[in-house]
Amino acid sequence: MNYWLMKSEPADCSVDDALAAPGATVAWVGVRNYQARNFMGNAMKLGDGVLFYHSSCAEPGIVGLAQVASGPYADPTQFDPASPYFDAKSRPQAPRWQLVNVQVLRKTRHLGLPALRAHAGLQDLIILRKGNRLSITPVLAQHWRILAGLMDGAESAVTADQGRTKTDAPGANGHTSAPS
DNA sequence: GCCAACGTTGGC
DNA sequence: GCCAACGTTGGC
Repeated sequence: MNYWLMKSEPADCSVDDALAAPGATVAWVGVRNYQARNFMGNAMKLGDGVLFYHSSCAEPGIVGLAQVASGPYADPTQFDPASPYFDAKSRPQAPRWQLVNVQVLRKTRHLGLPALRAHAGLQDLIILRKGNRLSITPVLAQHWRILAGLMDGAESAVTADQGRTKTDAPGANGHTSAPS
């Protein structure tokens, strides 16, 4: 069993959006980086642990606990000319981009970058490295253990309450939570 | 909006 | 296969 951190822009797909999806499961569309693709296509296994991370927003950080919920398959958006992720050079016979489904298990206490940096045991977390841009990164078991402990901090109840007031209508789709 | 860091492209 | 130019990411 391996562990991963997966970035999503909340304006695009927030953890609440994912929770509102059927089975709390979303296809991780739009990855157009070969290293990240290879993680999904080769390394991920069903049931692997995933940290759901909000990026490019006011408060970047880990916001949820998730898991890999499918094997790899072709990202359908690469063949859709209307999609921002369309790739004209990809052929259906030889898809260039693969993805997996990700199922959110629960929201967690928000773990922002300052909180993560403050923990000595997390110094080598890839996401904390300067200039890191990779949207999917492996997480060491030792880091996962620390993070799991932090997630269950005293503020988790507060986070859960916020989630409840905010997301009440399942299937309510177009609610874009204030983009940055 | 700035800027550092990194990936990709394309000329040679 | 090198490398400069360019584009993108993403925190601040």
